[in-house]
Formats: sequence, C-alpha cells, structure tokens
Amino acid sequence: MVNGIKPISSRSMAERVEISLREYFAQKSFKPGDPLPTELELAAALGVSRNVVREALSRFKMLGIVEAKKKSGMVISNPDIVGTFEKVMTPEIMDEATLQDLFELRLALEMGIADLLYIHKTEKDLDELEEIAAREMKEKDNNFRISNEIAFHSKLYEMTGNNTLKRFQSLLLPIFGYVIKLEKKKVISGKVTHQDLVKILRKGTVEDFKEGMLSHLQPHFDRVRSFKK
Amino acid sequence: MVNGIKPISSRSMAERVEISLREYFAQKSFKPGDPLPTELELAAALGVSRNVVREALSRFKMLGIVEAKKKSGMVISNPDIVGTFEKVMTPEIMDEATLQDLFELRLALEMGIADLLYIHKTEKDLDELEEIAAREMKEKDNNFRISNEIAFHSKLYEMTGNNTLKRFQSLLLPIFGYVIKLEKKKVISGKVTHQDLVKILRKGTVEDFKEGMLSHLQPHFDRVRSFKK
DNA sequence: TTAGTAGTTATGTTCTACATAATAAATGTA
DNA sequence: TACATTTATTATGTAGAACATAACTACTAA
Repeated sequence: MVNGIKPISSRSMAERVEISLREYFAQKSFKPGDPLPTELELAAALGVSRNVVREALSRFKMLGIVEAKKKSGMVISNPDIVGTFEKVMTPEIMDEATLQDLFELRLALEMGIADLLYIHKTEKDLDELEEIAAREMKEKDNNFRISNEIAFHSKLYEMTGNNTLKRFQSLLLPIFGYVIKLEKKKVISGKVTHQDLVKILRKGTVEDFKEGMLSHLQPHFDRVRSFKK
Repeated sequence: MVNGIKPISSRSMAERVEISLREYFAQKSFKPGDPLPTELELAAALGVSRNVVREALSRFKMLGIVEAKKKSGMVISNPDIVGTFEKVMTPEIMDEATLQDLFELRLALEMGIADLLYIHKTEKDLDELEEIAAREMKEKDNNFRISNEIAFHSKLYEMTGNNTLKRFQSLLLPIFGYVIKLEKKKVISGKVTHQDLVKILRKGTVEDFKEGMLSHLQPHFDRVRSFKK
C-alpha cells in the first residue's frame, strides 16, 4: 500500500468552481443586489476557462442565487427555497427509503401545524374548510374524493398563513400518493373524518384537535409502526 | 398597442433546455441507471450548441439527477434531496419572510415528531438524551449551552430513526439562530426544561410529551403569535 | 490462453468568434 | 443650455472547433 497516496480530486472543474464560488460568496458576505465580478475576471482568478465558470454559474442561476443581466453583469439574489425543492422532488427516481422518510416527515408536519392553526384560524377559513368537507360526502367518484382529500389538507396549511409551509406541503403531496401506490394499498381513512376535524377546530381545544388529527391519520401511523426496524 | 405582441421567452437557452430535458426525462419515465443520449445527440435534437446543453446538464449534475462517466456517457441517478436543500439554505441572502416561515416550519416539526418518537424510542436513546440534558446544567458558558441545546433537539430527531428528517432539521438550525439574531433577543427557555422532557419521554404518555414540548417552546410560539398579521 | 497494445468513443476543458442587450458617451440640433 | 439621436462600449449569451482524458473494445503477439 502506497503511503503518500493521492486522493485526487475526481471532481470536475465546474464542481470545484461551484465550491470555490460558494466559499467566495460567504467570505465576502454578499447580500442580494451585490454585484459579482465578470465571468472573465472569475475565470482568470480561478485559473479556468470561461466555459467552466459559466457551467458553475449556471447552477447558481438555477438556484436563484445569481441573476445575470447583459452589460450590467451579475448580482446576488435571494433564492426560492421551495422552488428549488421542487426541482429535485421527483418521486419516480427517488429511492424508496427517502420516500418513506418524506412520508413520515409529512405526517409529522400534519400533526405539528395544530398550534399554528389555532393561532391563525379565522371564521372565514373555517367556513371554507367546512364546505370542502361537506362536498366530499356527496361524491362517490374515487378520483374526486382524492382531490378533495388533498383540498382539505391543503386548506389546513393555507390557514397557517405560512406560504412556505403551504408550498412545501403541496410538494410532498405526490410522495403521499406514490408511497400508497408502492404499497398497493387502498387509502384507509381513520375514525375521525374531515367533518369531525372542522367541528373540533371550531369549538374544541388545540389538544382536542391534536387527538383528532392523530385518529384521522392513525392508519398511516400504524403503517409506520409496522415498518419499524 | 400591437395586438400580436410576442411575450418572447426571455429565458436563456440553458434554462429552456433544462425545462425540455425535465419534460423528456418524465415522458420517457427514466429510472436511475437508465442511459441518456450523448451531449451531441441532445444538442442536435434540441437545435442548440453543445455548450448550452452542457450548462443545462451541469444543473442536473448538481442536483444529482444526472451522473456522467467518460466514454460510458450519462445516466439518470437518484438525487440527494437534503443535499440540494443545503445548497440553497443560505440565511444570509434569504428574505426575512421566508426565514420566519422556516422558523415556524421548524416549530411545527418539533411539535410533530412526538408520535414518531414514541414509536421508535429505545432505552439506550433515552439514556443518551438524559446525559445531554444533564451536561447542560453543569455548564455556565453560553456558547456551550447553545451547542448543548442543539445537541438535545438533534438527538430527538435522531431518535425518530428518520435520517432525512434528521438531516433536514440540522439544516434548519442556522435559521433558528439567525431569526433570534434578527430579533436581537436573548434565547428564552420555556418552563419545561430538557430534563423534564426526558422524564416525560421515559414515563409519560405521548400526550404528556406534546404538552411538555409546547411549554418548552412556548416563548417561540408567543413570538409567532405577536407577529400575527 | 492471455498479456499487452492500439483504436474508439463520450465527457471534460479550452479557445475563439460573434450576437445581443443595456448602458454610457458623444454628437448634433433647436 | 437643454434635449434628442446616434454611436461606442461592455458583459452576458450562443456557437463551433479543437484537443485532452478516461474507459471500454478488439485486435495482436508471445
């Protein structure tokens, strides 16, 4: 076994430039709006071709961290967190372990928003939520029921007044569907219905609601428990 | 005003190619390991230069959706969700509204993991958790206390057995610190201490724990309530 | 049979050239 | 002087060619 073995940076130039730039941004403590050096300056400073720099910059542009305008050059800008999440959230190519993890994450969120809900809920919200729950009972068509199920839980997130949370949840929705499909199981509802939840949300305490939501999601928690290693 | 006014795709070629490729991947329902056409083939098919294609592909490489090997070509691979998240999670350049939203998201998660905890907790975990909580009492140094605070909550996430959740939480940690700093407020602890939480986790019910955690986080929830629009 | 060699291929990197849009400078006219 | 128009200037966007490099294939020779 050789001692002075070289680890060798198997990383591509673009990847290394990405890392260097990230460090550079942090070290200079750039804020949105701050101008960046030109591509040629960066290329010269890093000792690589302009092409490689552009490949790295392209990544930052995708994340929304860098914006470029002709002539004026490039500036730092604030990234769209959820938008980026959307770009990697592709259930089809994600490994099953991560899908399960995200499914649990969604369950945790669903349970965890209770307190936020009680802080932000309004009468108007409750009326709308009630209407969604009522619509659901009238329909027999399965596809419609699923989309209504989604509408109900989405409305809950909307009621938290937290837009990031809302968008984040809507990205987790496909995961939900995908895990269910993987299991080849039918969606089983808990004992507590959506209409029950609305009733609690209107007149019950936050503890009541937490209990209710747990019952509502019980089948899913049972599934998680059955997978326990 | 001209009628047939063209909105014009102000998007760059690289951006449009990114979109096209994403559609292409989905339409062909690619799975990890599936080979992609060569860069030149893609360039020809899309009618753009190889350069532009590479800029778009560079983005997918960053996300971990595409991997490239010399000679063998490129293949689809499963992306690292949390790793990608890490790349955009830069509190310094994020807008304040999103920071607040993420702070709340973290609160929701903290409350929401209770049920998962009770499913997965073990004696060994509880012992370790207890030790962390005990260490904390002996120390006066503020920096040390903060890192211990972090250690405690991190351990909780670890106990859920959900690695994605754990990694996700550790990414939200800087947000926590950043929001506190923005407020120029001191970290106020709730009435229920970490040691109390361990005690509950060991002998109490999941409902007890939820109550306890809420009390523990109460100052933060109060802050959220005070910001209510 | 097998070790070694040459050839092939797709990505990685560099360089040059030019298009394009936004800005600044210069110019000319009332 | 003030203002409108035109003319550079500059940095990003796109294209194309060339060569390096690693990995795989197939052939060759001992």
